Amino acid sequence: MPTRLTISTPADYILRRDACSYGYFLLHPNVWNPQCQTFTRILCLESGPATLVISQPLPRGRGTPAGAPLRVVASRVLSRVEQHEARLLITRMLRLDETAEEIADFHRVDPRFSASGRGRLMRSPTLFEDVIKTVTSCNVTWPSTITMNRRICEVVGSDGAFPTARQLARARPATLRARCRVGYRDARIIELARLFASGSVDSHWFEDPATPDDALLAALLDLPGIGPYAAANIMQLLGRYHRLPLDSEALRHARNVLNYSGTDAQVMKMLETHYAPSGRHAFRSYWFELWNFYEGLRGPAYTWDQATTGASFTASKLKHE
DNA sequence: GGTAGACCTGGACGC
DNA sequence: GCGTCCAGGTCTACC
Repeated sequence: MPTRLTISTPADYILRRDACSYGYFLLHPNVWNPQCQTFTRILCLESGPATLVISQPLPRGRGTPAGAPLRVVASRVLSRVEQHEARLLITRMLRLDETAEEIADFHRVDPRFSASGRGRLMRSPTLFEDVIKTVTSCNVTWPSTITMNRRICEVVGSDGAFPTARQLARARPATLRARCRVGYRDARIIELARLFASGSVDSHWFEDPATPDDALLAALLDLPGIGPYAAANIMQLLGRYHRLPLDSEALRHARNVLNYSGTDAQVMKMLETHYAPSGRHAFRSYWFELWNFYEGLRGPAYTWDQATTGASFTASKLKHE
């Protein structure tokens, strides 16, 4: 009998809204099923990979699932240790550790999102996966990021899971380049994996809220393949939302939606000024403004089909929509 | 400190 | 079907 788990959520938590809140929900090995409203994810646990299907059944007599517990059905029996592992990984991935009060604080700063309740951003079960996903999203169009992550899971991971740092550290650059289509990122990805696998990168230090922002930023910029944009993006994935990862998509948003004009440097300064009132929530304000734009074009993210709608976010298309 | 060019892939486009 | 151009962030060399 496969293991079933129940995981409690913050009082405002809605799976379909809060899981489908950041582009990584469309990247392998994450699978959102718009028909069933379930989130499927293969996790590497103590004795091997297991597929977990996560849902949030609507409680009897209630019109909203907000705060209802998550139901998790595993593809096999999980040991006690594995159940604990799965809970920790799911909690990180779905940001169940962010309280309703923290989200309410964001809404006080930026009331535009209080009606929708937006505030949480989905991320990966581990910092390592977040870092690799960020590297595969740099200097490349979104469909290529999708391809890289799918192939990394298929070629290097066990049974389609995202590879562990140890697995990726053992991969050959030529394999990553030829079979995973990561291009020149091959050596950087393997070097990152080696740093995580050897313990040179201490995930606990990066995840620790007590670690100063400046030290965190400097440490991220020291990593191979991590520049200013990637470092700022990883910081928001670590829950530090005051810094904006400004890329070409941010510039497109500024020019097309906010009607800003000027050089790239000028427009970036205008964006910083625009979101400055949100202070430590600046990234949330930026991101959900952008996400609203996407949902205005494609409908609610929880209705997106991964292979079609989810792959349609290219700059050239968005520019003309 | 600022800037130019290389890095690699995939899609768009013209022929 | 083929060749060319372009988008995308990081890194290095150079001024």
